[in-house]
Amino acid sequence: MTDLFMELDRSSPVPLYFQVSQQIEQAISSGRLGPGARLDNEISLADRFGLSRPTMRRAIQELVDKGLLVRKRGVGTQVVHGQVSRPVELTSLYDDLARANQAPRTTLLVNEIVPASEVVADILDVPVRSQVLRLRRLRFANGEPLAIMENYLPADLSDIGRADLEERGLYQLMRARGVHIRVAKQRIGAKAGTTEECRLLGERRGSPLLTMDRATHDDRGRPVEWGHHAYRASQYSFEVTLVDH
Amino acid sequence: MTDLFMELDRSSPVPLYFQVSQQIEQAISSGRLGPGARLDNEISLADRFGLSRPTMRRAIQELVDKGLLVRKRGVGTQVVHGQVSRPVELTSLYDDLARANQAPRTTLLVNEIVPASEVVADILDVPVRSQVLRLRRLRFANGEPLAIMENYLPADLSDIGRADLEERGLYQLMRARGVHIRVAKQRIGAKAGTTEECRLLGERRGSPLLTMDRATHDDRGRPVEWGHHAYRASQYSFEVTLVDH
DNA sequence: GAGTGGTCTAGACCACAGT
DNA sequence: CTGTGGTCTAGACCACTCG
Repeated sequence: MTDLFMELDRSSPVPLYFQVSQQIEQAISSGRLGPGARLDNEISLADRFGLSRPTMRRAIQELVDKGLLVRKRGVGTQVVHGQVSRPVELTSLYDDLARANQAPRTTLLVNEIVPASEVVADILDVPVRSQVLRLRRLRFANGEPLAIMENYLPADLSDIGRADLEERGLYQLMRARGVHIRVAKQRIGAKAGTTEECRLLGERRGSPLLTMDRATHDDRGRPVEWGHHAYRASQYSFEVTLVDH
Repeated sequence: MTDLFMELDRSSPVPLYFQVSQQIEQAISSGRLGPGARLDNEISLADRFGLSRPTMRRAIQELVDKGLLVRKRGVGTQVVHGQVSRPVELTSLYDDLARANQAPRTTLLVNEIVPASEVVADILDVPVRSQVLRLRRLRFANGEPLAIMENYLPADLSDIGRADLEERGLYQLMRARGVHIRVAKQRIGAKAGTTEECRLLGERRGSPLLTMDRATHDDRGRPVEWGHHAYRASQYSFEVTLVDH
């Protein structure tokens, strides 16, 4: 363990534990802390950063939850072997693509107010047959079709239907309307594409599609979106990191 | 908020924060705390349980990470709307099926020591062409074929090949050999099944399969398993809950 | 026995939401 | 303004691993 610590900015609004975890993460991805490398114990690390032990612990725990570090009582904290994997976060497909310079583009197929079916009403926690916004979009990346996305939103967010849905992601537009997205529950599966789906996606009839059903909730626990997405299996997959606590 | 608290067992080895989080989770799944219900603030909850605030916070945080609760500064803690979803944990398919009384059964297709290919050697962090254990199994649930599972294990775990792989899950056998599984990095996708895969799974040729590639690490950060699984899309899907921190 | 992480306490100050 | 969660401190004791 050489000095992997820079100064902390105690006047910054960024929490100290986050500043520390970012510095350690940087040390890992840059190779200064290679696979299997052992970190010093919490006490001495806390001393070196000038922090209390709980704060140092939280910084380390952030990286354990990300799957970058592994800890064992009586042994210590080590960097996990294997390639660094991209973090799994609550981001939108649009933002992911934009960040990866994949030139996302969207075609709006359907944009209408419909009465809620029983299924949609149940998930969005609104009365059956009350009005909800239905969207159906075709998402491109690098000019190639990537996914068909069907979404339902409660009535008070239906003005999103008048926004520039072809130029921005759904999450981004919701955030701009003061919706603070907190929890997304997803079910990932697969199916054979229908004739229409495959036509839209430029796949052969019956090609396998990766599907994702998602219910999204805001910081009040209120359902704010339900979606059914179908991705070209040849172009897309999901990454998930699981940690045993 | 009525009294949803029972006594805590301070002599138990079960951590207090876990006892509390389980009681709250029970109150939610039983309906005593319905969707949208507000919890008392941390201080009074801590008082009622006779705990310090950090311990109470940790109990609540457990459920926030599970997607059951939602918190907002200046507002409070509320139960998320929507149906209670099964927790996503680092468990094996075999254990999941057994717990759901799905009568898991396994047929061993391949059980051999092979030289590691470059890909396998890289993931398992062993020399290329060194010996690794290769397994290929067909997993049934309720008598129906469910998944084809191909796995590679480093040489020092190759005695698992002599274990009762048809009667127990791989994770269970690894644990029995003192392997403490900690981190699993998965990539979930879809593909059309090959002729052989579909034959084994009892699907029509070219049926869509849900695929999962997984690298597993133990509590020292060492790679202990790499697997490529293919599930019948008509029978299986993954659940994932994402939380914005 | 020495060293590690896991748990827990009793305070403190702050940022933000809603009135 | 009041109430909430978010952060941070400086200790303490325990359980576990390993030599």
